[in-house]
Amino acid sequence: MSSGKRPTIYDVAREAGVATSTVSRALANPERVNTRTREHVREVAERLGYRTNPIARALPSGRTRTMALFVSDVTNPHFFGIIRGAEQQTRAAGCTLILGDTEESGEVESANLDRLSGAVDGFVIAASRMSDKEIRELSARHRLTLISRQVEGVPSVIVDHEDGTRQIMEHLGSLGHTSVVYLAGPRRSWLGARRWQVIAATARRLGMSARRLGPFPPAVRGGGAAADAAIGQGATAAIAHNDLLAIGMLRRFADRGVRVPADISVVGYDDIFGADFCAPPLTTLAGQFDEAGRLAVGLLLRARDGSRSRAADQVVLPSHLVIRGSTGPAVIR
Amino acid sequence: MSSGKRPTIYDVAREAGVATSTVSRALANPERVNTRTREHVREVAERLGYRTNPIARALPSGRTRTMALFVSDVTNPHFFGIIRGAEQQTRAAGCTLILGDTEESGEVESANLDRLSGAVDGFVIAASRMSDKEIRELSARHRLTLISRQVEGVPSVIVDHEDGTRQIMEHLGSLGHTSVVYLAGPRRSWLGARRWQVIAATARRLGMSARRLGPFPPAVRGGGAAADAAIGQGATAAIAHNDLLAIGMLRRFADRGVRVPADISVVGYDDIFGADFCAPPLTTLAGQFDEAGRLAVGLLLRARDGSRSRAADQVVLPSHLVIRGSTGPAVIR
DNA sequence: GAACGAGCGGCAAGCGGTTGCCAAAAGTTG
DNA sequence: CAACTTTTGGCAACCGCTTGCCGCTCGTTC
Repeated sequence: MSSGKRPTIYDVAREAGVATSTVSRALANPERVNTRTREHVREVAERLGYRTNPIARALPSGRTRTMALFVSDVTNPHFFGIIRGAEQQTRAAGCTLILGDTEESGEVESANLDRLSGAVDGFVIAASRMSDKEIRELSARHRLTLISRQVEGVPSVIVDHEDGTRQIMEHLGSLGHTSVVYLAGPRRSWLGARRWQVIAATARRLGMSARRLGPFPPAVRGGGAAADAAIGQGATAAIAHNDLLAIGMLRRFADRGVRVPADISVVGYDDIFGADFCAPPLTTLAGQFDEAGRLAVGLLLRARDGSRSRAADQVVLPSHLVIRGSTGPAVIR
Repeated sequence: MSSGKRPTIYDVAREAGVATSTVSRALANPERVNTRTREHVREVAERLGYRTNPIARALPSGRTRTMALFVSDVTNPHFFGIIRGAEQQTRAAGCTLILGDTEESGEVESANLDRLSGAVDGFVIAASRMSDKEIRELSARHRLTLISRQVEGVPSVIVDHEDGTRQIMEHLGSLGHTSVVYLAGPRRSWLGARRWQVIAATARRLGMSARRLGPFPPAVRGGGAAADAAIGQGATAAIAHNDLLAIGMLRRFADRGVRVPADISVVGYDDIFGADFCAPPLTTLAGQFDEAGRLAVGLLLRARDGSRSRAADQVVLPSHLVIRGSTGPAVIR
């Protein structure tokens, strides 16, 4: 009979004395079949240890009940929240999450997309490194939502970094800082570009000087060079592209005997794991990234289930500045 | 023609004037078809923007080119290395990784396994919370490898925590500690049980006293209670189930004015992100977890490609103690 | 009791590939 | 040039499940 193979719908049908269509319906479409038959079929299926084959199910419908999430670096704690949120929401919808690491590269992103297209019901791309044009094109062909990136006509969820960056600048301003540097991350970072605009504009408004340095790798190891560059500029405050970079800088400052915040203040972005217990604890811009992950998947599910109200789906989550020990009054020179 | 739908092998065949089988072979089985035909088919496929549908391809073969990795908590940095390693190895084999969070629960593990069975070619379970019996049963039915867990007859990769735990104990012993506590993690943790055995045995050998406390949630938030319990025991050294718990303890100690390591030494496991920059930096047992992830997937791939040399596949990776500021000479009372 | 309609189950055609088998074509050999 | 071998491409049968459509059964209604 079963001969070691896993039982199929045919086995169940034969055993239960009904047609395969009835089995299929009894399992997936309960109201379409008489209660008695349904229970009988289910009982037989149970007894045989039948599991519906997701692949076979997906073929006719084209729906795999699977979502893909691409992050630029799985080991960056910033993405933990996003990953966890996306995973939760996906699971809540009875679907499965596929995770992909795109290694900070737009090419890898689109290659992955290509490879998985057809195998998943939708894509969430966090911190995409692709150009607006590429994204728009892909969005026309695939179900796609973005995190930490906005492109017209493509659904997205971002944390309000513009307002947040303003908060950072005002915080620094109120501490008497007049000269800040921004330690930039990857050149293709959309967020980075937007932030710098806000920093520059706010600096002008507050009568501060602002310079951008970099790019630096958005990782702890990038912090050494970033710290040295910041000191070289004689800045009294440094805003790092993300917390990893900021933490790397803190270390370098410690090694060089530069005191934080007495000699220089440091601010990061993301409020990652560790930002609260590094030395000194890091002032950083926090956002609910798990919520972002959840919402992004939510948008995807909504899009999947018919309503294609694309354009409207540009969610902006609030951000807030968490002030810790790495920022303090400006040095008097 | 294409009418908006994505082109299938039939479209390509018609356009190229050959049979679908030829298209299939030209694309997947190059040596089976004449160079001229092959190039022609490929050119047409390219022009039409044809992508082979992974679902359809998987149906007859039963191979999805997909691996699943289950971790007990995606937000635990300990798993980053594992995730990254598994992702790399999977990708290197031209496959895709599916990530699942099992929330520290054996039931969720087997539920996920059930749901994904048939949709993936194999499973890697990190830090499984299932019983040996369950694992063995599942391993009979699915292709399965374990990380940080050994079960007879099931392929696995672990980091040598026994030797590592001995290193920890000897380190503490040489610092003059005579009374250590072990702050345990989840009750179902296999690693935890093994470690405690080694701690108890080594303590006996070295003439130290050892007590186990807990269980505590293996997260930073578990550290408060763990720290208080450790102090309540009057221990001079504390070994925490993992670095998260240890970091949580460090915080609590700081809040209570307990000096580390002057008043108490603290050791963790895993050497996670953050262990080197918390205050004080954490002494911890490090292992190459990315390598573990890579190897685990490697075993799976090998098993998939025929050779079912199961029993032999019990890999043990070396571990080493990273000594930092959280351990020091024992207090003289 | 005939006419009608709702409910239920079965038939069979896909979904988009892969692959064993076979025959035609091309190449080789004496 | 015939006989034989090797390539090469096509046919068609799956893989396991879903679903539109059809018809049978049975309960209702007049």
